[in-house]
Amino acid sequence: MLKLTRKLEYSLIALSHMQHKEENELSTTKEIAVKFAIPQEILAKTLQQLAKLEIVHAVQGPHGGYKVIESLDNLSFLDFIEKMEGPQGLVECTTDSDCSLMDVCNIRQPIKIINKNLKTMFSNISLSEITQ
Amino acid sequence: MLKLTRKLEYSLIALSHMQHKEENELSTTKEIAVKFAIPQEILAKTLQQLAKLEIVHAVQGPHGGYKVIESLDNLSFLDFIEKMEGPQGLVECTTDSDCSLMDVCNIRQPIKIINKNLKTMFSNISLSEITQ
DNA sequence: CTAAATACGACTAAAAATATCGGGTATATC
DNA sequence: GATATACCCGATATTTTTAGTCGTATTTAG
Repeated sequence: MLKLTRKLEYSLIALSHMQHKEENELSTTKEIAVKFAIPQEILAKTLQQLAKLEIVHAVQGPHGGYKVIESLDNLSFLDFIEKMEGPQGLVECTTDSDCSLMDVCNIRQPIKIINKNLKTMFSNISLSEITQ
Repeated sequence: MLKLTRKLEYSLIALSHMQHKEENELSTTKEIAVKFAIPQEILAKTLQQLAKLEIVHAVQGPHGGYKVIESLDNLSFLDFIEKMEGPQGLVECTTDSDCSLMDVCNIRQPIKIINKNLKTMFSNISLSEITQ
């Protein structure tokens, strides 16, 4: 119910790895996949997504690879998760707002509050706190 | 990544419904299923599990049904979730503690802390806050 | 005895997450 | 400019989890 997806896990591991390198030093997919025993193809896709989201910068060609593009201080864990996986919420109606039970549902308000607190908590964590 | 399962959703809806009845008044599976448009068979199973966990009391036979067994003030949302769905954690190693990456993983500590805060938050919510 | 209700295990279906495949594009180096 | 390395990306396959169904048994009021 509250487990990180592999994609998020792999992303965080990769980001942490890159964060610990010298400025401008690149990391390849293979290098990271081997070091952390992650299926290479999946990690490749994950890194491509991170590149598309401009969280990492990609350099193509031989001696290419990835590096973190910006300080991760300014990206919250919540934003990161939602960029990677789309809008998050404890229940359908917190993201979609179209549920047939809308008018008869008896737990909507309390769940909404918990959901808000949860998101607040995640938005107060910076990615760099995790990848540092 | 942090969505409630249907089972939890149905449970909360049912508990809330029962909580609003007179002391000792029973609710049947059918009654609740119809009112909230929940598949009856599934709700039945869910209520049976709640009965087994002694969160509700079941009365068999005609005019039977369920009622909340104890004050839900003393049951935390975390305990409720873990009773229903087993141990929860953001990552494998928070519940299982056997991950092959154990010694090479670079995000274990920070994730562990977030996990702890999350669980603390959920343990500070009483079920009755949701079902009231 | 019958009907209404819970109890429960086995099975199926649907959805989501995870992983794989096959072909593309950019570029450093020889 | 040929080649090898590394990123790019859509489609598909596999696995796991979640959701839902079915059939049968048990309890008990009337």
